[in-house]
Amino acid sequence: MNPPSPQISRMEDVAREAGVARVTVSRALSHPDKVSPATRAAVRAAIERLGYVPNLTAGSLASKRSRIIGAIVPTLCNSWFADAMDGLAETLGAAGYQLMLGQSGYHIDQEAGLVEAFLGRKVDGLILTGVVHAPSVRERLRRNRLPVVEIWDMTDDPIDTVVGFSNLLIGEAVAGYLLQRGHRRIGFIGANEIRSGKRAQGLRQRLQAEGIGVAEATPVTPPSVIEDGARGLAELLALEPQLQAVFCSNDTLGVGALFECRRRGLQVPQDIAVVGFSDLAIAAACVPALTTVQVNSRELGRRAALVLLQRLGSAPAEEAAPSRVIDLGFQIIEREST
Amino acid sequence: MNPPSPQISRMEDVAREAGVARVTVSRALSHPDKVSPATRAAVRAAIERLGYVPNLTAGSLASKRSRIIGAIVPTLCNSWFADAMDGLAETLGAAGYQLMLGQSGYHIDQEAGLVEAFLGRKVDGLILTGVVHAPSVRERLRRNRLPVVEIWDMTDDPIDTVVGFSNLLIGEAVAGYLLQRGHRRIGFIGANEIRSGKRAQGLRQRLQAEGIGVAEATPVTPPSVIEDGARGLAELLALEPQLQAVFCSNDTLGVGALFECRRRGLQVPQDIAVVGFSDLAIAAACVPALTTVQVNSRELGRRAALVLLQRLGSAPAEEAAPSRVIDLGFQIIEREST
DNA sequence: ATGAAAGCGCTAACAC
DNA sequence: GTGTTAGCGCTTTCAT
Repeated sequence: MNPPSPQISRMEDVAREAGVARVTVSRALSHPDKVSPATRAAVRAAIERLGYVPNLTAGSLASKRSRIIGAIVPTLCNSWFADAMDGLAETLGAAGYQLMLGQSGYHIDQEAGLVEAFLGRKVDGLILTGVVHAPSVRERLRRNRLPVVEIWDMTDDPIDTVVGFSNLLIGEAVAGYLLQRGHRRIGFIGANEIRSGKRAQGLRQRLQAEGIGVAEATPVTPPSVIEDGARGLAELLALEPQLQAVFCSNDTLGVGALFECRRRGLQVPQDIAVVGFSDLAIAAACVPALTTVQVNSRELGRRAALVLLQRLGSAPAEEAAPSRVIDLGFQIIEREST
Repeated sequence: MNPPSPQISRMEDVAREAGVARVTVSRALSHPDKVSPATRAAVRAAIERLGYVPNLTAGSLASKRSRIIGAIVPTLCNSWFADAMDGLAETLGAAGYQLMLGQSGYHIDQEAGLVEAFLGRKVDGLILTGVVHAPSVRERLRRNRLPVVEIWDMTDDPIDTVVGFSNLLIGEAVAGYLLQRGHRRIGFIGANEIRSGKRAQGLRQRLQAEGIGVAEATPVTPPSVIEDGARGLAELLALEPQLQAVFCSNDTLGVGALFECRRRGLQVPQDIAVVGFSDLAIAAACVPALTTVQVNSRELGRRAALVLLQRLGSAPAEEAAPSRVIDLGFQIIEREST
């Protein structure tokens, strides 16, 4: 791990320097109250003098607790996942845990590989994005009884715990919103990815109940860029020239759709209404400002961390009893694009 | 045959199952070519049968290589850092390394704490944001001879290696750009943070050379939000009603400044020119589109990873000889706001 | 309150 | 090629 270094001191050295046994140093560090103030001071001084840094790898091996939490997100370039990791890392860090981060690239088997790697690293807990995973992953994690929090979607049957919101309900809610505003010819621009698919499904279900079909653009390969949204809208207009409203599976696509409208001289929202998802800063900043579905990513990360800490017995006292399913909900933010 | 073992199997168990010694299993895993195809197969089969997952903690302790890289950024909610981490994690992951992530919250001593924690975790290498660190950090890392890459700024004297761009030169370049377009009354809206300060300094230096001063808004506390930019512009206009141009230390502030202009009926760029920094998606999407300074965050992360892998001897062959200072440069992207 | 003994699960020499 | 012998640096019991 460390390249040939001058002299890294071990606990043994601290013990000698302080005139105590190794265990005493260990205790002074991990259970300070189980050591007399005098020895504690002596040990602290020795540590200071030697610039001793405890080897947590050795500690983890012996104690079987790593104080590492693994988290797997599809990608960090989507700022909603980045925000969630921000909240997660902050809360975990405050509790003395470290965050090990992996990116699945939206691939379930890349996720499975990371899970295996993290299990090998002996993480104390795991955060997984979504509720759909490789079967081996579900099974192994359940057998292990490892604290796991699935985020960013909803299910009745989590591996262990889920903290998120229902993508299906979001789709339905947007459908309801658009129906209520009198739209009938509705399109969807989404990504080739599970949770986007669920939002599409929600939209479809609700509209079907009214006997309305949905025009769907070819799903884009994530991460989405603005141009994808523009292309999507063009595709939809070719399919359905009378299009009255579009639900875009994320704000980036939404902004792209707005661009394409402008390019074609279509008035938003008069000619066509646009709804996004996730409420990025860009949604409020673009013109016309984008109506969207807001979810609080940082808070989601924070809550996920708290649930994990609770399961690990290091939770801040404030938090209540553990619940296996925590639905943080969502909110439609109405702006100029509808 | 055997029901899922409640016990986690160790290398010993695999060895027994395969009828070989522990080392052989170890070798089959880490140096497959040093083991006969037959035993290799036997070992693989045993591993499969037992669902064995190697304990990398134990491995790290014994081998003194953790295959973990620590990275510290101020925060992940700024998508430029998130993008860099994305590139970093992707490249490291492909080489079999795991990323341990910490957030300094822009505080040098929080960074120092994380560095210590990471050293205790025996990371094989470290990524640090910026070139200004606690003295203890510089000294300790240098003594350790730990592979370190500083990113997101430039220096002649890195702890070990630096991969980034010069924030100072960016400030100067923006000043030059604005001067060349005939602006003389120039303002700056920045954050209360080192690298933003360097961009301000660059701007100031270059303008001073022409005998021009800079109107500076009160630095905002990061992470910046759009409203900060609006407030900043208001403050500048109070200071200097004749303001002709503003350099905003990041695109979020820039968009905020654009908002405030619109609110006041100021024409951009006719009445006032606005330049941002970092080229977020929002810069291209807002109206008028924001002229900005582009840096490629993902690529920066990727390069940092490659440098680290090189120092660790696991670099993809393609990459050339190590250089301690890698300047990736920047580019002014001209849009409608100037 | 402190210490002695016994590992945690793995890898690195060095033999054979 | 494969096995034997020693640890890696720390945290547990369990005594004292």
